[in-house]
Amino acid sequence: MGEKKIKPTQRELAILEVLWRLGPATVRQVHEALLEVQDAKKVGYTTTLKFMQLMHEKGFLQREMEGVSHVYTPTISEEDNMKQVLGKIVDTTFNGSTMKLVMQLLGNRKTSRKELNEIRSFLDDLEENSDD
Amino acid sequence: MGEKKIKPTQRELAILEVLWRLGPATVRQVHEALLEVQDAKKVGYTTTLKFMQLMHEKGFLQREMEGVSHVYTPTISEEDNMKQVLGKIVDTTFNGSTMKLVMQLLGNRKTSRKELNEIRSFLDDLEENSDD
DNA sequence: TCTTACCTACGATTTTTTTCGTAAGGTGCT
DNA sequence: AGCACCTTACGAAAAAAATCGTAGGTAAGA
Repeated sequence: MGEKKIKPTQRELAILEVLWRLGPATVRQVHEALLEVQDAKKVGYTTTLKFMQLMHEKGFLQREMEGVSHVYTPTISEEDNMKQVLGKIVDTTFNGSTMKLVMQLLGNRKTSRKELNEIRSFLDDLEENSDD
Repeated sequence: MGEKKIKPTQRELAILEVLWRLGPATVRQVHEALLEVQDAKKVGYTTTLKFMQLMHEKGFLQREMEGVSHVYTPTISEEDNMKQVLGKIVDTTFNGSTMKLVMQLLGNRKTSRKELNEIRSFLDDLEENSDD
């Protein structure tokens, strides 16, 4: 319910992704992690720093002093973000039907028998809690 | 296979989405459609025009004269785009596991018995063609 | 023909995003 | 103290994205 409408830019999202993956981290740690990322343009340390400061001002990140440096934590949960992104896909390309997206995903790749069975038992679990 | 690496900007994507939905269309049609879109900033006609011209130059759109105006068609398929987007989500937030994403989607909402059954029979179909 | 209403083209500007250089300060080592 | 190395802060600029005004052309109706 209390899902704020937030639209991080490309780079901001990249930083959020690192933090979601690492957990609370310093600018230095985030910056190093970004350098690892394949296919991403490498930027200077102060660029990452500035971004994180900006994101803090915008309220995307929370921070606290730890010794000489700040440790940052996202205020947006990865899950909320994911829901938002998936929701948009479902709406714009699957006409609001989550099922269609699920089927697209399943159909789109070779799925092993083992995986298929996992899903089946998952479905069984769901059924138990289904109320209509 | 021949999936080009393409990164449309936000507005470009919005235009592509309209074209995917409407099929080949004129600037006027796209622009009107854009105005309908909830929650989107309204822009002038020439802005949309300029964008579509730019996208044509970049090779995102193909066009042909039809009477006095151009009719544009995307050169990128909606499906390729979707695969790219979903692929990124799977990689960055589900550690490469499509199944985890599927389960997230299924678990995330009330799914009716009817839908669950649809998926079951879909899984059965898949199983017939499964080769391992 | 004049006017209205379209259309495309395109230069120029505004706004947003991204990048970085430099300053100021702390810590620890020689 | 002097030096190397780290940290944050912040102004400013470069780059990218988005917006728009204006010009020039065509077609239809008064």
